[in-house]
Amino acid sequence: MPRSRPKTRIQQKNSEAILEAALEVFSQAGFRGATLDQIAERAGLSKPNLLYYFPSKEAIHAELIRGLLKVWLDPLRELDAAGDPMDEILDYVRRKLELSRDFPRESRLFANEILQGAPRVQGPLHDELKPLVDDKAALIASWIAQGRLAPVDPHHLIFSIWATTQHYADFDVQVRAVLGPGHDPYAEADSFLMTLFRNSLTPRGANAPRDA
Amino acid sequence: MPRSRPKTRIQQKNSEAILEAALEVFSQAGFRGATLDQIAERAGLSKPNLLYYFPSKEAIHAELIRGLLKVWLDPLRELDAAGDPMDEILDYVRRKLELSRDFPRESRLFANEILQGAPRVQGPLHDELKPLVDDKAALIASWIAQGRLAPVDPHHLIFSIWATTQHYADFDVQVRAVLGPGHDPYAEADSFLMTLFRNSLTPRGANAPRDA
DNA sequence: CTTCAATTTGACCGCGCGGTCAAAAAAATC
DNA sequence: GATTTTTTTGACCGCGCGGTCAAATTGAAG
Repeated sequence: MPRSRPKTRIQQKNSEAILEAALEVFSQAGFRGATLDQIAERAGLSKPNLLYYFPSKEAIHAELIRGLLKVWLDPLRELDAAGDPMDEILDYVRRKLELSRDFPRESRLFANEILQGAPRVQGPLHDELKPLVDDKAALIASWIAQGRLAPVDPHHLIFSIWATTQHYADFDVQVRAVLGPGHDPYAEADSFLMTLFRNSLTPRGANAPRDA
Repeated sequence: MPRSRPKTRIQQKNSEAILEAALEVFSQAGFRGATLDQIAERAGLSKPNLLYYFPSKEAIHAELIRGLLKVWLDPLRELDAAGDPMDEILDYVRRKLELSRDFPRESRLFANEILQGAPRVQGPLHDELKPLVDDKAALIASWIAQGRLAPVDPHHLIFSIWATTQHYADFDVQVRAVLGPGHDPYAEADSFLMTLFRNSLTPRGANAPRDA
């Protein structure tokens, strides 16, 4: 059995190859749809050899999810109370969109998991995600109270940012089918989403900013 | 073998029970994750009996998809060139949100299919969806050209409507985990999305409407 | 070169899968 | 009530699945 943490070069290399292959397969087929043979073949290993590095299919998936959650939540963590509200939010949108562009498989892995009722991430959803979102929603609410953003429900604002940005990774096939060839979905999305959120978050009328 | 179209009462009843059960199972587990035994049990039939009504797992899935596409695209078809642009768009958002609320399983079935590369709906995507979206995008573009809507990319506006509304069905587990108990996600979403899209589509400045 | 641990493999297992089939049971028809 | 057609069922099949294991191969250390 390999040590609990990769030690040798070969362990490092093969573990990485397995996780990379598993990400590809899991994200495209879902947990049940993925097979160890597919993952093993993609990783360039035999199935028993793969199971020499990970004790089970579940374990591979769990490892992927663990790694994913950190990366996925980081942009939200960076939302800074000291920054300009509009810049902070738009930067967040942009970072999330870049995440969808650069890590679409991770996005689909997560989507697959949630779609199927999140049987393996219920814990983190309550223990990690909810507190973080509540915290940042409170921050946004305070910005709104100060009249620095238009009044909108902070939780649903965050949902809408997740939805619109992840859409380009999760529904990539549909987006490209509808747009047809000759488009750069992510570049267009960046421009569109900046406008969408800026327009809807700019304070107006009674709630106008004090310095304008 | 049953006739091509349900004839007797019992055929009608069992076919419906199968499709209802299959929707439940497919939408929660995806195509590969679903099993005929699960569907049969939910439908209250034995597996061979189920296969007396449908020739294969594929056929059941195909039937569901066929029924789904019509319902799913209807709201977009209703976008009316003669109506008020803002009302038309906001009504569309509302209808899509109601669809997510009332038919979340259909939404997840579709999401599952797209996530996995749309192996069984590539045709309709190009032949039905794209032309319809292009048509309605042109309509929106004409409204923008008339200064009756703020200038945004119509295709991506439609994407953002799909993304934000379907999010509440597809990511239901996550939404409820983050909001916690005591919330009505769809009621809150309706209010939020009306504000979001109204704010971002209201023409301002140079593009202001002529009659205001 | 030897030794010993780390790695890889082929053969195998039990199970659940999608699907078949012949025969029994129920309905419908006369 | 006999006959015919529709519906239901239990037994079964081949296959691919996740996973095991003993043995072979390779690599590192002396």
